[in-house]
Amino acid sequence: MARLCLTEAEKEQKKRHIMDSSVELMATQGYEHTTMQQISKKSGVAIGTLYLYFNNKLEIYTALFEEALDLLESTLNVASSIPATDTKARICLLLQSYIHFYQHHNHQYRILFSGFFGKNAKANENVYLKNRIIKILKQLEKPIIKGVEEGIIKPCDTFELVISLWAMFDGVLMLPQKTNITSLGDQFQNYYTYGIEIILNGILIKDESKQK
Amino acid sequence: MARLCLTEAEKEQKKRHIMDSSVELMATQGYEHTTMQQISKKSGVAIGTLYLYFNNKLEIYTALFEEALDLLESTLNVASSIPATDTKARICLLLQSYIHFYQHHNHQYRILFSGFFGKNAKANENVYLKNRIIKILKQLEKPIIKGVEEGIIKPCDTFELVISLWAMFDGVLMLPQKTNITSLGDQFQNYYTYGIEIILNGILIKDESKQK
Amino acid sequence: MARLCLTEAEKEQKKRHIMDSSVELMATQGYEHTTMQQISKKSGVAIGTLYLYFNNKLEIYTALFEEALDLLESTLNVASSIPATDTKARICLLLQSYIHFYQHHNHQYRILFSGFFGKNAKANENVYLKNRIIKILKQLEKPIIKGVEEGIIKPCDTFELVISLWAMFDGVLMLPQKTNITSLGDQFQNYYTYGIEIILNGILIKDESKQK
Amino acid sequence: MARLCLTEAEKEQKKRHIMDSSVELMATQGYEHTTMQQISKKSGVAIGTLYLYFNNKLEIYTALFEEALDLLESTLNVASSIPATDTKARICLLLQSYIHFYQHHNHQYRILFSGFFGKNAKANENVYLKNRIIKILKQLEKPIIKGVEEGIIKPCDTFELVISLWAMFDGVLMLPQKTNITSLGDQFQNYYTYGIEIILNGILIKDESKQK
DNA sequence: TATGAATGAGCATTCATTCAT
DNA sequence: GATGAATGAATGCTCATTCAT
Repeated sequence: MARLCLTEAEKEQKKRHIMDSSVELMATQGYEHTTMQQISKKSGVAIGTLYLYFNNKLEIYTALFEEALDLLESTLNVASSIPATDTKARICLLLQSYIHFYQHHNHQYRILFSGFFGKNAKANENVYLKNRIIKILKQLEKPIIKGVEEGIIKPCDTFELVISLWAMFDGVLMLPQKTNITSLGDQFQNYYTYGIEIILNGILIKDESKQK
Repeated sequence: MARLCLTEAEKEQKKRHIMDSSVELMATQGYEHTTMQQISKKSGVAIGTLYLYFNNKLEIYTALFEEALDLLESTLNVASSIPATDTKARICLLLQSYIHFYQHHNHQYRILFSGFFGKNAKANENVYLKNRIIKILKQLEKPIIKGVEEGIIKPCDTFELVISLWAMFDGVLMLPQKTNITSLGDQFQNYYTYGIEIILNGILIKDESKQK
Repeated sequence: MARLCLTEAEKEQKKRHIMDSSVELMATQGYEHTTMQQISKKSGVAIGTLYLYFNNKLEIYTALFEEALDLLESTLNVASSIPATDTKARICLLLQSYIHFYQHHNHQYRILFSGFFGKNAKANENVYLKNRIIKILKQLEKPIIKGVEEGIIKPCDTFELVISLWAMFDGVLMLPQKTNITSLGDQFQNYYTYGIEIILNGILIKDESKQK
Repeated sequence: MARLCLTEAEKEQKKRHIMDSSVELMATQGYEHTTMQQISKKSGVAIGTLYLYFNNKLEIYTALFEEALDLLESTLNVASSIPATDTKARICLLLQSYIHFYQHHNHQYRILFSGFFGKNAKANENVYLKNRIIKILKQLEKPIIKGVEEGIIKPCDTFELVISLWAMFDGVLMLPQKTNITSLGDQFQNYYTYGIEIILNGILIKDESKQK
């Protein structure tokens, strides 16, 4: 199967193949419970070969984390570029695109989420990743700032507010993992809806006479 | 030192001792990274003896989870028994008592939270635990129902709402674990405050003229 | 096979058992080529158990090295305590006792020797071991110093001389390892004899008229 | 870049290139700790190509050993061809040329030395190499034989004597590897000097009246 | 009952060698 | 001839669990 010389593109493709095989394992089982054996078996790539493309297990995870970050960023960028009538709609759009990311790239979402916890979470120590996350949060902050300026959001530390909102939303999105416990069925859609509604309701000033 | 037969009370006392030694380890290091050797060392109880009181490592965790649930339940019960002037104050009280539980029994809080995720989370499969959680959620639901009746909360599936609120709040409370990442300092108090405010704001109908 | 509680003596005995099983493997195959599997198999002790008595493979080797050092030291001490008529006889006695150590504790000799070379040779970084070796060399230096005082050995830096002699002797003693290569039979005795003779001859001033 | 057929000379040149790249790695890190990857990287020759010129890792080492042997041989030959006034000077010259080899071809010296020990030491099983070493030793034996005939060296088995001398000298020369342990500085020159002196002193009959 | 020594399957990682191109 | 990607057996080490005392 060995080729004379792999181009950068082929190399990237192979890396992606390994990552594609790993993402589900890592997302569903977690970093700790995913073994190199499993990745080898699932990808059909020998263990030794895995180490040709990644220096160690953590590096696979980190690559997965970064890729997930890429995906999230571009998803939010798309949402940002959509013309929206007003600030409220803009915020709503961003929340919905976060849900979209969660729904259509659930493995990536869980990789990101799990990257914040646990001992494996090198994300915590990686300045580059940290800055990228902050950059994303800063982007989410923009419509909030605008909302404050427009007087539809109560003045506050907008960055802290964004972090709170992000945290609250993640809390809702992780409900399915949390709630085999509850008697919830599969209609999680309801919960996201509540989430959006409560958050919008919670941050927007309702007395419209006070608005400009 | 071995007694031929321990009374039920003595047995329970020993179990509790083991649990007291385990809770910090499990809460801070996580289930996976806590070893039976560590528990043995910290508790001063021989490894073999641990297996006399718990069939395996997971059972220690489960017991910890249950104990944490007890504590949470009684904390919320205390909050429920306090006389409150109105429904809003009642809800506020409950949220604050959840924060109190988080702050004063942080190990137990983290045990509960981590119990929902990962492979260790047998909580997910344990019907008894499931029912207890539902029971707690049902208790939290009461003031919400009352709020809907009083017209200060928009009509909705109140149980689903409670779950959403619970999820959002946990999201905020787990921020310190999440956010070496962010540039947050230690003033997490701010975030809880945001949480309470947004949630209350988000679920309560604000236009008071519409209320009865 | 597990005992209620192992006394310090039993523990030491077990350690010794593991070491006894390891010494031949390490002495003949070298540190690198001796595997924990082999030690486990030869000693009849499970791999996990090995790690109960030694933190890692290197620690087994270090213990072996130290034990060999003990043995060498006591061997030389015995030689030192034997009454000898004169300095020449004293030096001769020490050389012979070194040969005795080599012959009757060959594994230990080779452990010591190999400890000076290779990457494994933590001996090089261990100050304690370093000092013990220097102590031994200092003891060997004494009769040399006396010989210089008596005028039968040419004045020189006696410590440097001792090191040279030690090095030369080791060179001869390692001949059997070196010389499958040569057509030597098993009569290495000859070589030691040459060694002693050349060294004594080489350091002693022969013209007896020059002596006092 | 691939040619259909390389001349023998080109082949030899490539082999030499690989060997030149390997010698430092093997001499300083040892056979075991030198990897084919390292050799490939240092030489700029692909791993697969290495196996075109050498059947396996050991064969590279063996070639290095042989080359070192060539070098030693020619070094000693040069020394032998220098006109010397007497036998003592001749022996002295040979010892000094061995030191010269050690100093100016230290990698090769260490390759030779290490070839006698460890599992890598196929030198031990290779009859051809064995015979070459014996040939070198026989050459060194000549002045010794002459010395015996002249009565300046005590009659003995001269070949055994040569082996002993060789062993003793190697012992001294390997001191730098041995002696981070001792408090030696960098003045190893001293030790070689001791070595030559002791050996010459040790084998030569000093009472000149007995000589003719 | 209580102990803790013993176990060994399982893990991440390395590296000499092969072989399709 | 030349390449270097692919391989997988082997390594040192961990840790939940068992069991003789």
